[in-house]
Amino acid sequence: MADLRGGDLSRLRQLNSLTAIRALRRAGPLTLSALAERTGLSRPSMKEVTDELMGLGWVEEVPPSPGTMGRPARRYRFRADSGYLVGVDIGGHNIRAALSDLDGEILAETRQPVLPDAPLEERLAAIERAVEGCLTLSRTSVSDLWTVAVGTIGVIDVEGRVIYSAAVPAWRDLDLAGRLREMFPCPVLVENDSRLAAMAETRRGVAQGARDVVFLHVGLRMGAGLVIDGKVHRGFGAAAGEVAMLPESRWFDAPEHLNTCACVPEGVPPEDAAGHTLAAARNGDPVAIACVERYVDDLAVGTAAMVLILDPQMVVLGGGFSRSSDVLLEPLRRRLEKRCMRMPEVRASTLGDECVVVGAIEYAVAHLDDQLFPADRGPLPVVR
Amino acid sequence: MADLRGGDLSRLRQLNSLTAIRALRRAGPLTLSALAERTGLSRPSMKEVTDELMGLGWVEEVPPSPGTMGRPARRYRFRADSGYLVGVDIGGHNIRAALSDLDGEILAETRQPVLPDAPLEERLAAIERAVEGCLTLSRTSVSDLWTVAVGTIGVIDVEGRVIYSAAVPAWRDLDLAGRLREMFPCPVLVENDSRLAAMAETRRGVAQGARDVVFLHVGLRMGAGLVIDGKVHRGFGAAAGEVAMLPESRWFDAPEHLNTCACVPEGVPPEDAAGHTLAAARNGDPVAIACVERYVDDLAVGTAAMVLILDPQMVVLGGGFSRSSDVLLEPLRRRLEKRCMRMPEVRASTLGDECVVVGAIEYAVAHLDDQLFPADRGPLPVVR
DNA sequence: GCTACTAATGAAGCGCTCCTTCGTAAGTTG
DNA sequence: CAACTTACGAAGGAGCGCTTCATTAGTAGC
Repeated sequence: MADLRGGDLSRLRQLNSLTAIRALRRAGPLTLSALAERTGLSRPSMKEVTDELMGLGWVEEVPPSPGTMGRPARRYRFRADSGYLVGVDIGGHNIRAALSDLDGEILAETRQPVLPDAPLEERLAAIERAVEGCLTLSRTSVSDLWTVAVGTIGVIDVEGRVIYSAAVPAWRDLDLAGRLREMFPCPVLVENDSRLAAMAETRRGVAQGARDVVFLHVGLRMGAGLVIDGKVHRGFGAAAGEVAMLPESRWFDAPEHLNTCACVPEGVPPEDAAGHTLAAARNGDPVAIACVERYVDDLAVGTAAMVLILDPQMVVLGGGFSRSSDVLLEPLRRRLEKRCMRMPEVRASTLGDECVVVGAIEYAVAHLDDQLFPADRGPLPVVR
Repeated sequence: MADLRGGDLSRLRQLNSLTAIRALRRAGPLTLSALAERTGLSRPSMKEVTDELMGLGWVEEVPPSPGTMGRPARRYRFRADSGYLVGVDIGGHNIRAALSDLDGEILAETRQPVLPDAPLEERLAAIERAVEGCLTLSRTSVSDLWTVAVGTIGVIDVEGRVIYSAAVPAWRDLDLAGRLREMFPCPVLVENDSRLAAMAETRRGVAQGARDVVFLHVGLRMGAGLVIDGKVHRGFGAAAGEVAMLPESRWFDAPEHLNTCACVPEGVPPEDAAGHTLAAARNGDPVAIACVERYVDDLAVGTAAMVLILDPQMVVLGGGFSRSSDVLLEPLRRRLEKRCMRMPEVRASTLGDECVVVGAIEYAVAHLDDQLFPADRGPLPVVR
């Protein structure tokens, strides 16, 4: 409510600087005239803005594009390489990390296997190894990192503490953000993995442009991430999307139909059983198909609840099982059509296993944007 | 995404004008110095802004407040009476209307009883009578209306057409907004009544300041209105909050427990039966109490679904039955505590029967604000 | 290799908006 | 009626964006 501040001339310049940065980030290198046209400013004013931004280190000149009529125009680009962002996916069996520039362009990726019941310190060490792998691959150092964003299973509170995590026992009651902040000399963001995956799909995946999206994170554990009005919805206590806690949603035990299917041969490790059932269903095994149908029966109840409550534009099926979306998508659609008032689009994730890491990167980018763009006050800082 | 427009000096003035209007609307008559202090502008600049706003008719001078030290300062106020807003609640048995000034200050209210199965034209005529009553009471004319906002049961699409309405048969497939636009020479907004009630409670009622709120509209029909991140959530097809459509939510038939309770004497009209049961429960009738318990059992399921999905700060119990919140609130809390991950505040509506009308007025005010404040371009129009 | 054409550059001058400063005006207090 | 307090109004200055125009650095055609 303190948006009662009037503006100064310098505020105007600030706004225009940010608009210029935004235009450059969106459209790559641009000439002064192109920038001026896009922003609606005059060329001379635009020049002053870019000069200032160059001085601050946000923008740099690139060689003019040859072969044009007339005098070649100077071109400017946003210096996406003034800093780097890291996204981490802390899963049960794997820790993935990715390093990107300030535009979210991914430059390096690594993966570290880890046992689900590994003790806390080992897990944290694996995170550090994964990130260091990215730094080495992209020949950067930890001091170049602007933000580290982390996604993990479980309920994370606003301060980045783990409130609840059924899957990873060592995680419980951990001040994850605090531990990671000791590890990295930059802001650390911690968020629920389903929410990050939802973000990834709306920014880079199948749900681009949609403002209201329900993301189903289906795998050995069930989760949901909500995008409402273009923003990831956390809820007041950062516990939004915990549909599985409601018995009537039938989500909690839904994966059991796939895990305990009679079609799974003995000796298959429990974490691979569901994959087996889904594969068998794809090949036409009637026993497996029946199990999948029962699974989707359950999945559809909780999903229908979210659709009826939120009326999203799209439902995205993601997570480990989404590799089998060919088997799951149609049955899910059929059930939702019966239950929902207005049928949303139902689509499979296009990002697959990467979705949480990509979402973490996008989360870091969004965090950067938030810092830059509403920029309620304060001039742009100098970079380097 | 067209927020790439840079700003001119005139844009700055525009912003400052809007800031001044906003400050005046929020804090009533202010002197130049007070305005300048609030907005952070200098006094001379503020003077120019107010002069301009007075010229346009948005602001007027009021007599200085006497008895102060020094030279008395001029005072200015927002001319909330340059136009009027009307809110209408089209219920099954009653049509309520209220007229307010541009600040949402209610100046007149009327009520028109109407039969639930009244034909369409009769209903529309009752709406017109209700609004005309307000105009007469406040001695204004229909040409002074800036906006008419209407709340009604049923699913309303984005264009103001009624998609579905179980309670009012005549309503079905009606282009309600279109019919009302023929009636009033100003913008007409149509919205679902539960959503308007939710808006009323977050702006003027018990949920003031909360950003994520679930409003339960409990009465002969069940409905829900969601406020997410401070804004009313409509959903992609304007069908958000239709929890009752999900059988597992147990909402659809929930009121039957109250309607068919054995404690209701014969001869009571069906629409009063539930009120009877609630009253009997308050007086300790064990049969009635058992019925209420069963009712709340059902109510809690759908409510828990919304709480687990959205993790709101507060759940507000409103609608017809909220008069009996003393009987309903504690049982509801007990059940939610068992089911929810993080328990939200659970409170009773403070606006009662007025909530939809007040919400409609607030909706019209918000619409006005939207037109004024983001004001992406275009100067302020002249008023009168 | 020269001329014509094209499009960007850079400098100059203007107008608007906000700022600070100061003398003046209009009340209250004793 | 004088002293005090507070607001008013005018003047001068700085910052920002705009338009205009001569200049510059390329390509295209002969």
